[in-house]
Amino acid sequence: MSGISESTVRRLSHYYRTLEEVEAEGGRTISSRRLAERGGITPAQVRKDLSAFGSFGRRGLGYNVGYLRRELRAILGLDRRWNVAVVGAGRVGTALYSYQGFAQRGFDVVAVFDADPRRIGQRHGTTTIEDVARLAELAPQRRVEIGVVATPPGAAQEVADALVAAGVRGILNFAPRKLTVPAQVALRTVDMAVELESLAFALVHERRARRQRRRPPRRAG
Amino acid sequence: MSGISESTVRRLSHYYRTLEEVEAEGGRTISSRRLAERGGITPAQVRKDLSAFGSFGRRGLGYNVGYLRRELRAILGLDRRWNVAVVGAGRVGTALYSYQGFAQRGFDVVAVFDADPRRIGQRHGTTTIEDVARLAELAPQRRVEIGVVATPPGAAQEVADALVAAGVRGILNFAPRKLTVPAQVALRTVDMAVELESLAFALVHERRARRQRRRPPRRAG
DNA sequence: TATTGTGAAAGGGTTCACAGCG
DNA sequence: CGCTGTGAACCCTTTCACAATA
Repeated sequence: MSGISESTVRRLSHYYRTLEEVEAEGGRTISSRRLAERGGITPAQVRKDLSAFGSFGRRGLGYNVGYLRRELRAILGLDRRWNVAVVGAGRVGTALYSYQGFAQRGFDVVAVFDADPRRIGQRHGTTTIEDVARLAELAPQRRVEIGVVATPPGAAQEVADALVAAGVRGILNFAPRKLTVPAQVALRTVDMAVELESLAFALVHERRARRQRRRPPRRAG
Repeated sequence: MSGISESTVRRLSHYYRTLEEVEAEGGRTISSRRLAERGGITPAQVRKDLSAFGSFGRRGLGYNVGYLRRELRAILGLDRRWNVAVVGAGRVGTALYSYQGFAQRGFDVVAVFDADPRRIGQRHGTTTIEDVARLAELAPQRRVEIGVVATPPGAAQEVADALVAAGVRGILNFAPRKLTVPAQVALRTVDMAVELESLAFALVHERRARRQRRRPPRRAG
């Protein structure tokens, strides 16, 4: 089951969110068209994405909102909880581990590490900042599966290596530096500088800046 | 000049960073191979990306580090400064506008807005948090060209609309919500939930999780 | 000999268009 | 008649492979 592209998965995540909203509003069924509407995607794309995992809809009717949401929840691996360690308790790290949506989505921050002695020992809510030197010991102990790298760029690779050594299977990197990890470790990168620079590029080279927007779905004719 | 793909631009941004590092280390020339090494890209990809903008290298020798860096700097629109407004002075907003790399890269945060009366008027460094109600007035006055949305999801679209109305040409969205903006406004989204969920997906469907890793470049044979 | 620049080939993702079904 | 599921067509991006050149 993994001829699934990165972009398909990201879209699933959006469909999931839309379904949560529609369900909260009391909607019972939804068509691929409506599911596509919010977010500049074509109905065909929605159907293709979903069909990679099964047949969840009913021809002529659309998809049952609650059912599809639960299916996506399972597909995305959100029907369980994940133990997360955040490394780096600077501004980004702090924003991250105090972010409510984290826990809400099933991601529990079970450890926060930093190298700065002034930060080590500080309590923030229920979490105490630990010395990063104890990562190798604490991460396996607390069954950490996902590591978030929120350190300065110079320390990022070293921290990633330590996380991998500690048995972490996925890394979310916020440091502005490309990381190298073994093939079996999943890696996602959020790079502010890249985002900002690609924005600057778009503004400088403005001609038809139609990023992230799509032409409206055309009906067959 | 815009048959340039989003992914090409993001890679340019990485090349630029690599060149900065290599230049700092005193390197004079660099081959597409070395430029590719850091970051799981093929040499051919590097050459194709660059060749979309001109011929910057010398056959047999490679690229002059300083020259190529300056060219990329101009291509990426980093040879000038950009006025940025951050909307939302919560944890994410605060992490953003106090982020040094921002200014270092040519992005000046000239305004920070929030809707919470307890935050309005607070000074953080050189910036005073303004009432978001004054966005329409202050953003054009301060020549804001890029807006950063760091609000709760419920307010994000409304804020984006206000930014667009105030003449902003690019938006960087951190709210977990797809935004709709006119085609001529560039939009980039950083969605933590999507990143985390795509990571969870990868771990659940582990088989061959070779995201962001590339097979090593093979020599012609 | 080393390495770029680039057409051509390959690969992958998106859209089309329609059969199948409610 | 409406809408899904999907093979085929299309299009865009990446990789190959080699002529050009230092």
